[in-house]
Amino acid sequence: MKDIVTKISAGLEHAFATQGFAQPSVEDLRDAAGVSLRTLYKYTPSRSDMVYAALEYRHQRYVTLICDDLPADRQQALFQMLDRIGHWMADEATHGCLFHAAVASAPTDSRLHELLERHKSEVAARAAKATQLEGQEVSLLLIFEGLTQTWPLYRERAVASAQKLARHLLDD
Amino acid sequence: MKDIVTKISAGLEHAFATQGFAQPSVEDLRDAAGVSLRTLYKYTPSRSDMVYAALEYRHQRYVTLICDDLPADRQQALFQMLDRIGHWMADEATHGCLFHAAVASAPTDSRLHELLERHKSEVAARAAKATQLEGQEVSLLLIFEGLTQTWPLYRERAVASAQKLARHLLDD
DNA sequence: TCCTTGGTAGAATGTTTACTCTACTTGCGT
DNA sequence: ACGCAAGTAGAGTAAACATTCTACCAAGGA
Repeated sequence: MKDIVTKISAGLEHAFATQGFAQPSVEDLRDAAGVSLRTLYKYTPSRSDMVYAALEYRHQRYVTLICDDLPADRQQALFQMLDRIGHWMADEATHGCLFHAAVASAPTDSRLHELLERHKSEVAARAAKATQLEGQEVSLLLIFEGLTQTWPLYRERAVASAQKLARHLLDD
Repeated sequence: MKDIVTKISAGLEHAFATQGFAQPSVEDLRDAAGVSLRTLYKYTPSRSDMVYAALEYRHQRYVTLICDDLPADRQQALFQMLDRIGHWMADEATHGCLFHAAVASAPTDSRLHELLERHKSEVAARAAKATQLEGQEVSLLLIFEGLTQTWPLYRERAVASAQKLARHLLDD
């Protein structure tokens, strides 16, 4: 069986992704994690720690799913990242970016802000490297974020728009 | 003095914008609205209604502030909208889009989803009209959303990136 | 065999908080 | 002057919920 802390993190991630951060009670989170309340509190001693654990786990999963094993060709890499983001949204993030949701639900928590910043920066950095667009991190992230936010409204059309816009970055 | 319902809505908007949707208790909201608890509940009979009132009010304010009195020239209109969004973020939305924050804090509330959708659609439609880019609503919104989401991280650089990307839309 | 480690189940506690209720005030039309 | 419409102040209530505590179980090493 999986490492118990992994099992907990995965369960928490799933619970927060489907129910948001405000709704689920710690008892709901216990059910999602599949352990007892005592064990849950042993590894994540407060509800906020449960949030952190879920986000750490999601960060790993997101980065590998979006940025690993990309084609060598710049344009193909770029387009594939955007495609993958579309699929990620469809499969796992119908309610939008989990990091932004977490920050929105606790705007005074500075540790959450750091987590968000680390997450976005790493995605931007890896995307820039994969497309040889070092120095264009801001534009890349802007397109990623725009796609993530508009996807719930426009679905595939959002992916297509993102790709069309991203195309121009390669020409500079 | 202002209409009392306007005064309440404005106070609520300010409270939610600065403290988020989870944190402020109804007593905090009462203080922000500047009325008694009884009056507050008279006009907004539940906490969710307070959220709706705040968002309705913000929608009006946002749309007029971003989309009214734009220059006739397409490019100037486009650039100015993005500039205005930058200022809006700096002045009023340091924590990101209030509509997304509201939905994130209550992902099961369908009325909130409708509100979000109406808000974004209207912004997109008015932006398309002002820039004579009818048919490109998706791309426009994608850039707006990207800017809104990346602004907290990159400030002015996000505005510049958005303008550079938006520039390409005018050439098609 | 026994004890330690690490787990389960779920009751108890204490705080927070949305919402209601009571009692009081003030301006205004007649 | 009077009464009513619409407000304030703030105490009270009942539920929700994060966190802790008690009691129990199972496997493995000395």
